[in-house]
Amino acid sequence: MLYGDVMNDRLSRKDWLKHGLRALIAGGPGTLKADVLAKQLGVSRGSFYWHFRNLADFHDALLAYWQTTSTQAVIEGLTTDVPQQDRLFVLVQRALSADMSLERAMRLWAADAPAVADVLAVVDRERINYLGSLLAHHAVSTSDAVERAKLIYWTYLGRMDVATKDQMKISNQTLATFVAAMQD
Amino acid sequence: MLYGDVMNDRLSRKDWLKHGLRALIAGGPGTLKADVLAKQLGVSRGSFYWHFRNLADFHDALLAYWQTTSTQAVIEGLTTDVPQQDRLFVLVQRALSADMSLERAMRLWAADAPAVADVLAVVDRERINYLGSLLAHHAVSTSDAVERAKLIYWTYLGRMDVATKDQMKISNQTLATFVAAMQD
DNA sequence: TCACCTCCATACATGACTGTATGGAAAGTC
DNA sequence: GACTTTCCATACAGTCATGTATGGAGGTGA
Repeated sequence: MLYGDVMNDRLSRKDWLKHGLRALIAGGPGTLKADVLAKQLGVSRGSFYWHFRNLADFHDALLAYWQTTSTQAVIEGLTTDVPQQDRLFVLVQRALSADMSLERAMRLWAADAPAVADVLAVVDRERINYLGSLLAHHAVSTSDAVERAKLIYWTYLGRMDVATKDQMKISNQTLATFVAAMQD
Repeated sequence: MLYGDVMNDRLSRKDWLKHGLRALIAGGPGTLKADVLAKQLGVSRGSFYWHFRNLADFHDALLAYWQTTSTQAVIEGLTTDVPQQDRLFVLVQRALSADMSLERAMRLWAADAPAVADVLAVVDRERINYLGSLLAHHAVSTSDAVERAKLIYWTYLGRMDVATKDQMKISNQTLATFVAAMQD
Protein backbone atom coordinates (compact mmCIF):
# COMPACT_ATOMS: atom_id res chain seq x y z
CA MET A 1 0.00 0.00 0.00
CA LEU A 2 1.90 3.00 -1.21
CA TYR A 3 0.28 4.36 -4.29
CA GLY A 4 -3.24 4.84 -3.12
CA ASP A 5 -4.30 3.99 0.40
CA VAL A 6 -7.98 3.20 0.61
CA MET A 7 -8.99 0.05 -1.24
CA ASN A 8 -11.04 -1.49 1.50
CA ASP A 9 -12.77 -4.88 1.30
CA ARG A 10 -9.59 -6.21 -0.23
CA LEU A 11 -7.00 -8.04 1.80
CA SER A 12 -3.70 -6.84 3.16
CA ARG A 13 -0.70 -8.93 4.08
CA LYS A 14 -1.59 -8.47 7.73
CA ASP A 15 -5.12 -9.70 7.11
CA TRP A 16 -3.66 -12.93 5.85
CA LEU A 17 -1.39 -13.27 8.88
CA LYS A 18 -4.18 -12.57 11.33
CA HIS A 19 -6.33 -15.17 9.69
CA GLY A 20 -3.34 -17.50 9.67
CA LEU A 21 -3.23 -17.50 13.46
CA ARG A 22 -6.98 -17.99 13.66
CA ALA A 23 -6.77 -20.92 11.28
CA LEU A 24 -3.82 -22.36 13.15
CA ILE A 25 -5.81 -22.35 16.37
CA ALA A 26 -9.01 -23.64 14.86
CA GLY A 27 -7.73 -26.21 12.44
CA GLY A 28 -4.14 -26.87 13.38
CA PRO A 29 -0.99 -26.63 11.26
CA GLY A 30 -2.68 -28.67 8.54
CA THR A 31 -4.82 -25.70 7.58
CA LEU A 32 -1.85 -23.47 6.92
CA LYS A 33 -2.15 -23.94 3.17
CA ALA A 34 -2.81 -21.38 0.48
CA ASP A 35 -5.69 -23.40 -0.88
CA VAL A 36 -7.53 -23.78 2.40
CA LEU A 37 -6.94 -20.28 3.73
CA ALA A 38 -8.06 -18.66 0.49
CA LYS A 39 -11.34 -20.55 0.58
CA GLN A 40 -11.87 -19.49 4.18
CA LEU A 41 -11.26 -15.87 3.27
CA GLY A 42 -13.50 -16.07 0.25
CA VAL A 43 -10.80 -15.25 -2.30
CA SER A 44 -8.67 -17.23 -4.68
CA ARG A 45 -5.05 -18.23 -4.26
CA GLY A 46 -4.18 -15.38 -6.55
CA SER A 47 -4.46 -13.08 -3.56
CA PHE A 48 -2.21 -15.30 -1.48
CA TYR A 49 0.52 -15.42 -4.08
CA TRP A 50 0.38 -11.71 -4.54
CA HIS A 51 1.08 -11.04 -0.86
CA PHE A 52 3.53 -13.89 -0.36
CA ARG A 53 6.21 -15.33 -2.60
CA ASN A 54 5.31 -18.88 -1.63
CA LEU A 55 4.11 -20.98 1.30
CA ALA A 56 7.44 -20.85 3.13
CA ASP A 57 7.40 -17.07 2.94
CA PHE A 58 3.96 -17.02 4.50
CA HIS A 59 5.00 -19.43 7.22
CA ASP A 60 8.06 -17.36 8.07
CA ALA A 61 5.99 -14.21 8.24
CA LEU A 62 3.36 -15.89 10.39
CA LEU A 63 5.95 -17.15 12.82
CA ALA A 64 7.54 -13.71 13.11
CA TYR A 65 4.11 -12.14 13.56
CA TRP A 66 3.33 -14.48 16.44
CA GLN A 67 6.69 -13.94 18.04
CA THR A 68 6.31 -10.17 18.11
CA THR A 69 2.69 -10.09 19.22
CA SER A 70 2.74 -12.70 21.98
CA THR A 71 6.14 -12.44 23.60
CA GLN A 72 6.63 -10.93 27.01
CA ALA A 73 3.05 -9.78 27.33
CA VAL A 74 2.63 -12.02 30.35
CA ILE A 75 5.81 -10.94 32.08
CA GLU A 76 5.12 -7.26 31.57
CA GLY A 77 1.60 -7.54 32.95
CA LEU A 78 3.11 -9.12 36.01
CA THR A 79 5.92 -6.76 36.93
CA THR A 80 3.66 -3.74 36.91
CA ASP A 81 0.65 -5.04 38.82
CA VAL A 82 1.91 -7.60 41.30
CA PRO A 83 4.27 -7.11 44.28
CA GLN A 84 7.51 -9.02 44.20
CA GLN A 85 6.63 -11.64 46.80
CA ASP A 86 3.42 -12.72 45.08
CA ARG A 87 4.68 -12.85 41.53
CA LEU A 88 5.55 -16.51 41.40
CA PHE A 89 2.21 -17.63 42.75
CA VAL A 90 0.25 -15.27 40.53
CA LEU A 91 2.27 -16.23 37.48
CA VAL A 92 1.70 -19.93 38.06
CA GLN A 93 -1.94 -19.30 38.81
CA ARG A 94 -2.42 -17.40 35.58
CA ALA A 95 -0.37 -19.85 33.55
CA LEU A 96 -2.30 -22.85 34.83
CA SER A 97 -5.65 -21.35 33.96
CA ALA A 98 -4.74 -19.77 30.66
CA ASP A 99 -6.13 -20.72 27.30
CA MET A 100 -3.53 -22.92 25.66
CA SER A 101 -5.03 -23.26 22.22
CA LEU A 102 -2.49 -21.08 20.43
CA GLU A 103 0.42 -22.40 22.44
CA ARG A 104 -0.67 -25.93 21.63
CA ALA A 105 -1.12 -25.20 17.95
CA MET A 106 2.33 -23.65 17.73
CA ARG A 107 3.91 -26.73 19.28
CA LEU A 108 2.03 -29.03 16.96
CA TRP A 109 3.30 -26.93 14.12
CA ALA A 110 6.82 -27.09 15.48
CA ALA A 111 6.73 -30.86 15.14
CA ASP A 112 7.24 -30.66 11.41
CA ALA A 113 8.65 -27.18 10.99
CA PRO A 114 12.18 -26.80 12.34
CA ALA A 115 12.06 -23.00 12.16
CA VAL A 116 9.08 -22.99 14.50
CA ALA A 117 10.82 -25.41 16.81
CA ASP A 118 13.81 -23.07 16.97
CA VAL A 119 11.66 -20.16 18.03
CA LEU A 120 9.95 -22.26 20.67
CA ALA A 121 13.32 -23.35 22.00
CA VAL A 122 14.17 -19.72 22.60
CA VAL A 123 10.82 -19.04 24.20
CA ASP A 124 11.19 -22.04 26.49
CA ARG A 125 14.60 -20.93 27.66
CA GLU A 126 13.44 -17.39 28.35
CA ARG A 127 10.44 -18.55 30.35
CA ILE A 128 12.41 -21.03 32.41
CA ASN A 129 15.02 -18.41 33.15
CA TYR A 130 12.38 -15.96 34.28
CA LEU A 131 10.84 -18.56 36.55
CA GLY A 132 14.28 -19.23 37.96
CA SER A 133 14.79 -15.55 38.70
CA LEU A 134 11.50 -15.42 40.55
CA LEU A 135 12.49 -18.41 42.65
CA ALA A 136 15.80 -16.77 43.45
CA HIS A 137 13.88 -14.02 45.24
CA HIS A 138 12.58 -16.64 47.66
CA ALA A 139 16.04 -17.59 48.86
CA VAL A 140 16.21 -20.64 46.66
CA SER A 141 19.76 -21.48 45.67
CA THR A 142 20.70 -20.86 42.07
CA SER A 143 21.09 -24.51 41.13
CA ASP A 144 17.81 -25.46 42.78
CA ALA A 145 16.07 -22.53 41.16
CA VAL A 146 16.79 -23.72 37.64
CA GLU A 147 15.67 -27.23 38.44
CA ARG A 148 12.45 -26.17 40.04
CA ALA A 149 11.81 -23.72 37.26
CA LYS A 150 11.88 -26.61 34.82
CA LEU A 151 9.50 -28.60 36.96
CA ILE A 152 7.02 -25.74 37.16
CA TYR A 153 7.31 -25.15 33.45
CA TRP A 154 6.55 -28.78 32.77
CA THR A 155 3.28 -28.48 34.60
CA TYR A 156 2.43 -25.48 32.48
CA LEU A 157 3.12 -27.31 29.22
CA GLY A 158 1.66 -30.63 30.30
CA ARG A 159 -1.71 -29.18 31.07
CA MET A 160 -2.26 -28.46 27.40
CA ASP A 161 -1.65 -32.07 26.38
CA VAL A 162 -4.29 -33.57 28.56
CA ALA A 163 -7.36 -34.89 26.81
CA THR A 164 -10.41 -33.45 28.53
CA LYS A 165 -11.27 -30.05 29.95
CA ASP A 166 -11.95 -31.33 33.46
CA GLN A 167 -8.43 -32.65 33.59
CA MET A 168 -7.18 -29.11 33.02
CA LYS A 169 -8.63 -27.58 36.16
CA ILE A 170 -7.05 -27.38 39.55
CA SER A 171 -7.89 -25.67 42.85
CA ASN A 172 -6.04 -22.73 44.35
CA GLN A 173 -5.30 -24.82 47.38
CA THR A 174 -3.43 -27.52 45.49
CA LEU A 175 -1.68 -24.80 43.58
CA ALA A 176 -0.59 -23.09 46.77
CA THR A 177 0.79 -26.36 48.12
CA PHE A 178 2.79 -26.78 44.95
CA VAL A 179 4.16 -23.26 44.81
CA ALA A 180 4.99 -23.28 48.50
CA ALA A 181 7.03 -26.45 48.09
CA MET A 182 8.92 -24.92 45.22
CA GLN A 183 9.72 -21.56 46.73
CA ASP A 184 10.69 -22.65 50.25
CA MET B 1 -0.96 -67.27 7.08
CA LEU B 2 -3.12 -70.33 6.97
CA TYR B 3 -2.40 -72.24 3.84
CA GLY B 4 1.34 -72.63 4.05
CA ASP B 5 3.33 -71.26 6.94
CA VAL B 6 6.96 -70.58 6.07
CA MET B 7 7.42 -67.91 3.39
CA ASN B 8 10.06 -65.94 5.13
CA ASP B 9 11.58 -62.68 3.80
CA ARG B 10 8.08 -61.63 2.93
CA LEU B 11 6.05 -59.36 5.13
CA SER B 12 3.26 -60.15 7.55
CA ARG B 13 0.58 -57.83 8.83
CA LYS B 14 2.44 -57.57 12.10
CA ASP B 15 5.64 -56.60 10.31
CA TRP B 16 3.81 -53.64 8.87
CA LEU B 17 2.44 -52.65 12.27
CA LYS B 18 5.82 -52.92 13.97
CA HIS B 19 7.36 -50.78 11.31
CA GLY B 20 4.43 -48.41 11.63
CA LEU B 21 5.36 -47.65 15.23
CA ARG B 22 9.00 -47.23 14.30
CA ALA B 23 8.06 -44.84 11.53
CA LEU B 24 5.69 -42.96 13.83
CA ILE B 25 8.51 -42.40 16.30
CA ALA B 26 11.14 -41.53 13.74
CA GLY B 27 9.15 -39.44 11.31
CA GLY B 28 5.94 -38.50 13.05
CA PRO B 29 2.33 -39.08 11.98
CA GLY B 30 3.14 -37.68 8.56
CA THR B 31 5.03 -40.82 7.65
CA LEU B 32 2.06 -43.08 8.28
CA LYS B 33 1.31 -43.38 4.57
CA ALA B 34 1.30 -46.44 2.35
CA ASP B 35 3.63 -44.85 -0.11
CA VAL B 36 6.30 -43.85 2.39
CA LEU B 37 6.17 -46.99 4.51
CA ALA B 38 6.42 -49.25 1.48
CA LYS B 39 9.55 -47.48 0.30
CA GLN B 40 11.07 -47.80 3.76
CA LEU B 41 10.32 -51.51 3.79
CA GLY B 42 11.65 -51.99 0.30
CA VAL B 43 8.40 -53.23 -1.20
CA SER B 44 5.64 -51.72 -3.26
CA ARG B 45 2.24 -50.55 -2.07
CA GLY B 46 0.87 -53.79 -3.43
CA SER B 47 1.98 -55.43 -0.22
CA PHE B 48 0.33 -52.76 1.90
CA TYR B 49 -3.02 -53.08 0.19
CA TRP B 50 -2.91 -56.81 0.47
CA HIS B 51 -2.57 -56.69 4.25
CA PHE B 52 -4.85 -53.72 4.81
CA ARG B 53 -8.07 -52.70 3.14
CA ASN B 54 -7.02 -49.03 3.10
CA LEU B 55 -5.14 -46.44 5.11
CA ALA B 56 -7.82 -46.11 7.77
CA ASP B 57 -7.74 -49.85 8.31
CA PHE B 58 -4.01 -49.68 8.87
CA HIS B 59 -4.32 -46.76 11.24
CA ASP B 60 -6.96 -48.52 13.29
CA ALA B 61 -4.84 -51.64 13.50
CA LEU B 62 -1.78 -49.65 14.48
CA LEU B 63 -3.64 -47.85 17.23
CA ALA B 64 -4.99 -51.11 18.62
CA TYR B 65 -1.54 -52.66 18.40
CA TRP B 66 -0.06 -49.82 20.43
CA GLN B 67 -2.83 -49.92 22.97
CA THR B 68 -2.34 -53.62 23.67
CA THR B 69 1.44 -53.59 23.72
CA SER B 70 2.10 -50.49 25.80
CA THR B 71 -0.70 -50.35 28.35
CA GLN B 72 -0.14 -51.13 31.97
CA ALA B 73 3.43 -52.29 31.48
CA VAL B 74 4.62 -49.53 33.77
CA ILE B 75 2.09 -50.15 36.49
CA GLU B 76 2.70 -53.89 36.52
CA GLY B 77 6.45 -53.45 36.77
CA LEU B 78 5.82 -51.27 39.79
CA THR B 79 3.45 -53.35 41.89
CA THR B 80 5.70 -56.38 41.81
CA ASP B 81 9.09 -54.81 42.52
CA VAL B 82 8.49 -51.79 44.70
CA PRO B 83 7.09 -51.64 48.25
CA GLN B 84 3.90 -49.70 48.72
CA GLN B 85 5.39 -46.65 50.43
CA ASP B 86 7.94 -46.02 47.70
CA ARG B 87 5.75 -46.56 44.68
CA LEU B 88 4.77 -42.95 44.11
CA PHE B 89 8.33 -41.69 44.22
CA VAL B 90 9.66 -44.48 42.04
CA LEU B 91 6.83 -44.07 39.55
CA VAL B 92 7.44 -40.36 39.23
CA GLN B 93 11.16 -40.92 39.04
CA ARG B 94 10.77 -43.41 36.23
CA ALA B 95 8.17 -41.34 34.43
CA LEU B 96 10.29 -38.21 34.53
CA SER B 97 13.31 -39.94 33.07
CA ALA B 98 11.54 -42.11 30.51
CA ASP B 99 11.92 -41.85 26.78
CA MET B 100 8.88 -39.94 25.54
CA SER B 101 9.35 -40.33 21.82
CA LEU B 102 6.47 -42.74 21.27
CA GLU B 103 4.21 -40.97 23.72
CA ARG B 104 4.92 -37.70 21.97
CA ALA B 105 4.37 -39.15 18.53
CA MET B 106 1.02 -40.61 19.57
CA ARG B 107 -0.13 -37.25 20.88
CA LEU B 108 0.95 -35.50 17.72
CA TRP B 109 -1.00 -38.09 15.80
CA ALA B 110 -4.01 -37.56 18.04
CA ALA B 111 -4.11 -33.92 16.97
CA ASP B 112 -5.62 -34.84 13.63
CA ALA B 113 -7.00 -38.30 14.30
CA PRO B 114 -10.01 -38.31 16.63
CA ALA B 115 -9.83 -42.06 17.16
CA VAL B 116 -6.32 -41.70 18.53
CA ALA B 117 -7.43 -38.83 20.73
CA ASP B 118 -10.18 -41.00 22.16
CA VAL B 119 -7.75 -43.71 23.13
CA LEU B 120 -5.43 -41.18 24.73
CA ALA B 121 -8.31 -39.75 26.70
CA VAL B 122 -8.87 -43.19 28.22
CA VAL B 123 -5.18 -43.63 28.91
CA ASP B 124 -4.97 -40.23 30.60
CA ARG B 125 -7.88 -41.01 32.86
CA GLU B 126 -6.47 -44.37 33.87
CA ARG B 127 -3.08 -42.94 34.69
CA ILE B 128 -4.45 -40.05 36.71
CA ASN B 129 -6.69 -42.40 38.63
CA TYR B 130 -3.77 -44.67 39.41
CA LEU B 131 -1.73 -41.73 40.63
CA GLY B 132 -4.65 -40.71 42.79
CA SER B 133 -4.83 -44.16 44.34
CA LEU B 134 -1.13 -44.01 45.18
CA LEU B 135 -1.59 -40.66 46.87
CA ALA B 136 -4.48 -42.02 48.86
CA HIS B 137 -2.06 -44.41 50.54
CA HIS B 138 -0.22 -41.43 51.94
CA ALA B 139 -3.21 -40.15 53.88
CA VAL B 140 -4.08 -37.58 51.24
CA SER B 141 -7.79 -36.86 51.16
CA THR B 142 -9.69 -38.14 48.14
CA SER B 143 -10.42 -34.73 46.68
CA ASP B 144 -6.84 -33.57 47.13
CA ALA B 145 -5.54 -36.80 45.68
CA VAL B 146 -7.27 -36.29 42.34
CA GLU B 147 -6.06 -32.73 42.11
CA ARG B 148 -2.49 -33.54 42.92
CA ALA B 149 -2.58 -36.51 40.58
CA LYS B 150 -3.43 -34.13 37.76
CA LEU B 151 -0.59 -31.84 38.72
CA ILE B 152 1.91 -34.67 38.78
CA TYR B 153 0.62 -35.97 35.48
CA TRP B 154 1.05 -32.54 33.92
CA THR B 155 4.71 -32.56 34.79
CA TYR B 156 5.01 -35.94 33.13
CA LEU B 157 3.39 -34.77 29.91
CA GLY B 158 5.00 -31.35 29.88
CA ARG B 159 8.50 -32.71 29.94
CA MET B 160 8.02 -34.15 26.48
CA ASP B 161 7.04 -30.78 24.99
CA VAL B 162 10.14 -28.96 26.02
CA ALA B 163 12.57 -28.08 23.27
CA THR B 164 16.02 -29.24 24.30
CA LYS B 165 17.34 -32.32 26.05
CA ASP B 166 18.94 -30.41 28.91
CA GLN B 167 15.54 -29.00 29.75
CA MET B 168 14.31 -32.55 30.25
CA LYS B 169 16.62 -33.49 33.09
CA ILE B 170 16.06 -33.00 36.76
CA SER B 171 17.83 -34.06 39.96
CA ASN B 172 16.55 -36.60 42.44
CA GLN B 173 16.63 -33.96 45.11
CA THR B 174 14.23 -31.62 43.34
CA LEU B 175 12.10 -34.60 42.54
CA ALA B 176 12.00 -35.64 46.18
CA THR B 177 10.96 -32.14 47.21
CA PHE B 178 8.14 -32.27 44.72
CA VAL B 179 6.88 -35.72 45.63
CA ALA B 180 7.13 -34.97 49.33
CA ALA B 181 4.97 -31.89 48.91
CA MET B 182 2.37 -33.89 47.03
CA GLN B 183 2.14 -36.86 49.33
CA ASP B 184 2.17 -35.08 52.70
C1' DT C 1 -9.28 10.55 -20.28
C1' DC C 2 -5.69 7.73 -19.93
C1' DA C 3 -1.86 5.59 -18.06
C1' DC C 4 -0.72 3.15 -13.86
C1' DC C 5 -0.86 0.56 -9.78
C1' DT C 6 -3.01 -2.79 -6.55
C1' DC C 7 -5.27 -6.76 -5.81
C1' DC C 8 -7.48 -10.85 -7.41
C1' DA C 9 -9.35 -14.70 -10.81
C1' DT C 10 -8.46 -18.27 -13.92
C1' DA C 11 -5.95 -21.71 -16.31
C1' DC C 12 -2.17 -24.77 -16.62
C1' DA C 13 1.73 -27.74 -15.39
C1' DT C 14 3.55 -30.46 -11.67
C1' DG C 15 3.98 -33.52 -7.68
C1' DA C 16 2.62 -36.48 -3.88
C1' DC C 17 -0.51 -39.67 -2.42
C1' DT C 18 -4.65 -42.89 -2.49
C1' DG C 19 -7.18 -46.78 -4.14
C1' DT C 20 -8.18 -50.31 -7.71
C1' DA C 21 -7.37 -53.71 -11.20
C1' DT C 22 -4.67 -57.14 -12.96
C1' DG C 23 -1.02 -60.18 -13.57
C1' DG C 24 2.89 -62.85 -11.86
C1' DA C 25 6.42 -65.23 -8.89
C1' DA C 26 7.16 -68.51 -5.32
C1' DA C 27 5.90 -71.74 -2.09
C1' DG C 28 2.48 -75.17 -0.25
C1' DT C 29 -1.07 -79.06 -1.32
C1' DC C 30 -2.87 -83.02 -3.46
C1' DG D 1 3.14 -81.95 -11.96
C1' DA D 2 -1.15 -79.48 -12.02
C1' DC D 3 -3.45 -76.42 -8.84
C1' DT D 4 -4.06 -73.18 -5.21
C1' DT D 5 -2.85 -69.64 -2.09
C1' DT D 6 -0.03 -65.94 -0.49
C1' DC D 7 2.32 -62.00 -1.31
C1' DC D 8 3.95 -58.42 -4.27
C1' DA D 9 4.73 -55.39 -8.79
C1' DT D 10 2.92 -52.47 -12.14
C1' DA D 11 -0.18 -49.49 -14.39
C1' DC D 12 -4.02 -46.40 -14.26
C1' DA D 13 -7.48 -43.06 -12.62
C1' DG D 14 -8.61 -39.68 -9.25
C1' DT D 15 -7.74 -36.14 -5.55
C1' DC D 16 -5.55 -32.32 -3.44
C1' DA D 17 -2.15 -29.24 -3.03
C1' DT D 18 1.69 -26.01 -4.94
C1' DG D 19 3.54 -22.54 -7.97
C1' DT D 20 3.47 -19.82 -12.30
C1' DA D 21 1.66 -17.15 -16.05
C1' DT D 22 -1.52 -14.12 -17.64
C1' DG D 23 -5.24 -11.20 -17.85
C1' DG D 24 -8.71 -8.22 -15.80
C1' DA D 25 -11.46 -5.17 -12.56
C1' DG D 26 -11.31 -1.08 -10.27
C1' DG D 27 -9.32 2.64 -7.70
C1' DT D 28 -5.53 6.59 -8.24
C1' DG D 29 -3.24 10.49 -10.11
C1' DA D 30 -1.81 13.72 -13.73
